[in-house]
Amino acid sequence: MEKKPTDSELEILQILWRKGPATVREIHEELSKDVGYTTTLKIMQLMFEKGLVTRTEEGRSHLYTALAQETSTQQTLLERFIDNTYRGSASRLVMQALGNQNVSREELDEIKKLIQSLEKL
Amino acid sequence: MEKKPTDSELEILQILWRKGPATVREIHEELSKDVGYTTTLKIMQLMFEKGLVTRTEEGRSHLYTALAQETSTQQTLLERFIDNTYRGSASRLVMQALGNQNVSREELDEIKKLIQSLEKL
DNA sequence: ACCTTACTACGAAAAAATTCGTAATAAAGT
DNA sequence: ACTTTATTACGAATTTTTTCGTAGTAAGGT
Repeated sequence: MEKKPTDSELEILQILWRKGPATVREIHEELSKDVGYTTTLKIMQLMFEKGLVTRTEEGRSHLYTALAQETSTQQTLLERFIDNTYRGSASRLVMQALGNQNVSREELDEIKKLIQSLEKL
Repeated sequence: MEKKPTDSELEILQILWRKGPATVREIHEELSKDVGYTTTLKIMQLMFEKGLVTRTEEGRSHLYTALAQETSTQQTLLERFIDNTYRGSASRLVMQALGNQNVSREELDEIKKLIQSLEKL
């Protein structure tokens, strides 16, 4: 796996995953952070150099597209997070996530179904 | 909540949580990382200044104890991680964790029980 | 044609995190 | 008593990440 995206890079990837290809301006406006435009630009340029995104010329500006795929990026970060924070125990993570975060009844049902299908293996 | 521990700090906290109070030397040997002793020392000194750990004199050396508690630290990091990586959706995190990580049958049962108790609320 | 605006590129400063060398010191070994 | 060893403290170098200022340029408005 490529290098882990930094926190700022991840914020930008999130937006690209949600909205699809976007310009620096669009990303910048979407970011809640209070930083200058050129900061966002710079980070996206670095992401391009690292291969996290591609870009195409679109008039005078660039249209950026995520290359890092959402699911596989999440997967990588998740493994790392479980190791770093839960000493490698996925079930402890799950228990804590279910216990303390907001998970709707529908989502709980979905999770139950997943568990049942896993138990059939 | 206090400031998020860095990755290196978290590695050290993990060891303190697992083993209880320990000296710099013990922590250093436990770390898989290949860094000099004074690096570990320095990070632990900074953790002391930040209030992540306390320490008592123990002969010529110091015995360090985690102040940041495991569960609440995990909780804070978890919230952040769900926001950063799963756009705030705990259930997507849980689904992915169950699908791809190793979770034993017993753990799955435990999780099922937790879900049932949550659904009773 | 001229002015304003919106963009990129680039370099460099600032901030945060990690790394390690050196010095001082106290304990332990001989 | 002397030497080796293990420790802390401290400062500084290095690396990584984030920040932004400035300059150049092309498009659009007037």
